[in-house]
Order: sequence, then structure tokens, then C-alpha cells
Amino acid sequence: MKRNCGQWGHRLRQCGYKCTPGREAVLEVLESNDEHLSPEEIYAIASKEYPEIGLTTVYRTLEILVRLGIVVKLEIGDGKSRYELSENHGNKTHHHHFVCDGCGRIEDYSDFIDEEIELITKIEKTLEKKRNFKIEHHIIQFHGLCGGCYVKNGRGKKI
Amino acid sequence: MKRNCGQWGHRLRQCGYKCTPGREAVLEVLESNDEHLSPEEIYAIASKEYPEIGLTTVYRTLEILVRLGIVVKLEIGDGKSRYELSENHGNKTHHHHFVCDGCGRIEDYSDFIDEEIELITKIEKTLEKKRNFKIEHHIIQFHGLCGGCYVKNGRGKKI
DNA sequence: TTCTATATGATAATTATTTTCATTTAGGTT
DNA sequence: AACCTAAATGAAAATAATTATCATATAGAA
Repeated sequence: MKRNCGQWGHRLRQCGYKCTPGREAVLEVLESNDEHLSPEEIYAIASKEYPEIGLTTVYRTLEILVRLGIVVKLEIGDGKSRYELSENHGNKTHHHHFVCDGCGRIEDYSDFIDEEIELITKIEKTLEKKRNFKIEHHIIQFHGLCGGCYVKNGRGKKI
Repeated sequence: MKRNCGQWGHRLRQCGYKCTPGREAVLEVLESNDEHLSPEEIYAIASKEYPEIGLTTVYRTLEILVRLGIVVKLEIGDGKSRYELSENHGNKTHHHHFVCDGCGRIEDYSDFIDEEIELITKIEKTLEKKRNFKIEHHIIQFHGLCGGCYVKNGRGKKI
């Protein structure tokens, strides 16, 4: 079963990776479900189209896609990792995440994104110059409770 | 062996938690080593002063301290969690982290911290108002390579 | 000192991820 | 179109951080 991995085939081959049905299946899942999927979820969805795929292949594929910058890894602190197409490749623009620590829901936001990008750029430049770091990416998350969980948890009562 | 858990004894008892030698040992470790320790590391250090302590108690104590806002949990993506006294309780002021994905080193930074706090406050207010979130904390991290790892990894050559 | 809810530690269980390894395959070469 | 080999695969085992269990011990109020 030969596949070409859609728009990413060229990129993969260029970097020495082969286009396989498993990799194509993972990419298709990420394209058609743009919401922060875990490897297990990606595996479950991909299995419908390509039942031979193994969970290990999903993990390995995601690792490669992250390395190539096609996919971004996201960790919200619940012990499992999540993945989404990076802003250059998906249909999303630069955004960050709000995480509800009550129910685990993740919402994108991009309010004040221009100011944010400007400040981030400034900080990155400073860190690179003053401390000799090579910044590759940043993580910005807001954590708290969504409306429903706030009510459910007693409206902010302590402990 | 009765302990009072130093400056935190009152706070703990007030919230219905007892002051135990294990909890005191964990707090002492966090006070005297302000650098992003994992539960295993905290356990190893605490064991020197109080050998009877168990790793489970370290985990449980950290959970409580986070809940009380005394300690902050930090995850840099290497699969283990780290803890530090929160800015209100330790000797550190508001800061964020640079993480070297090569060697795992974590460095605090607080460049442009005033601008950062201003922007964060603005974003939080907006998210709370427009989306009805209750923001409790945020995570800001810069990831990349420190000087040494950059050289070691071939100065940014791809793959 | 007594008493009881809370805390503890040893151990087992859980869960996400990684490793191993024998087998298969993508894709360049003949 | 058949061949060849490094790369990829899947099943299963291994790993590692964290959490649950449970019988025992203890903090701290009465």
C-alpha cells in the first residue's frame, strides 16, 4: 500500500524519511481533527482508516513530525501529551491555550496576540544575546477553571 | 517526634493538615535548595535529615503544598515534575524559565518582567470576562538549547 | 493520658512512553 | 519489473513516574 503523505510527502523524503501508510494516516487525523489529540486518540481514529497501524508507529511518527516542525507537542499537566499541526501548517494562526484544571478542556485564545508576539520576540532576543541561548519555541498557558467547573467547585471557596 | 513545620505550621493546621516530621523535612528541602527539584530528588535530600520518610509522603506533601499555594509545580517536558517555593513564599520574585532541551538545565529569567506581568494581567482579565474562565495561574517557558548544547548539536544544522 | 481522624510507609497497581527484535516494506538501483 | 537494503513496522516486554491500597502509627484535640 503505497501512499504519498499528501502535502508532506516531499518534506519527509527530503529529510530521509519514507512515506508510509501509517505516517499518512497520522497526518490525516491531525488535518481533520484540529483539537489537541493524545497519541492514544490519534491511534484510535487512525485505526479506522488503517487498522494495521500500531500505537508505537503513532508515537514514532509524532516524534518525527515534531522534529520537522510540522506538529507541535502540548503538555497540559495531566500526564499525557497532545499534538496539533503547527501554526505554519495547520489552519490555525498563532495562539495559546487556556486549560481547565477541572475538566481538562483546552481552549485556544489569541487575544492581544500581537502584543504577545512582540514581547516574546523581545524576550527571546534578550535571552539569546545576554545568555547565549538558542530559543526554539515557547510555551504559554493559562490555567484555572472554566465557568462550569468554577460553579461545580464551589465558586472559588478555598480547599 | 513533634515538629512545627516552621513558618508554615499555622497555615497547615489552619487548613486541617497536621504538622509532621515528613512535611517539615520536605519544606526544609524546598527552603534550602531553591532549584526546581523532582520528588525523587526531594526524597533523597529529605532522607538525610529524616531517614524514615517515604517517597509516597513526599508526593502527598507536595500535592498539599501546591493546593495551599505554598509551592509551584513545574513541568518541562522530560516526564518528571519539579517543584519550587512559590514567589510569595520563597526568596524568588516573579520569574519564568528557560529550559535547555539538550541537557535539561533550567534557568530563571525575569527580563521585561513588568511588561510581561502587565500583558498577562490584561489577557487574564479578558479571558475571565469574555469566556467566563477563572484563571489561577499561568505557565511561560522558553525552550531551546543552551550555548554548550548548541555547539555540541552542530550549531543549528537541521536534523 | 486517651482517643480518633489523619498521616504514614511498604508494596502493589496503574499508565504513558520507550525499547527490543524479528519481519516487512519504501523506494532507489539494476 | 525484479532486486536490494536501510528504514519502518507491530507485538510484546521493559521502563519510569505517579497513584492506590491497607494495615499501622501518630498529631493534636479532648
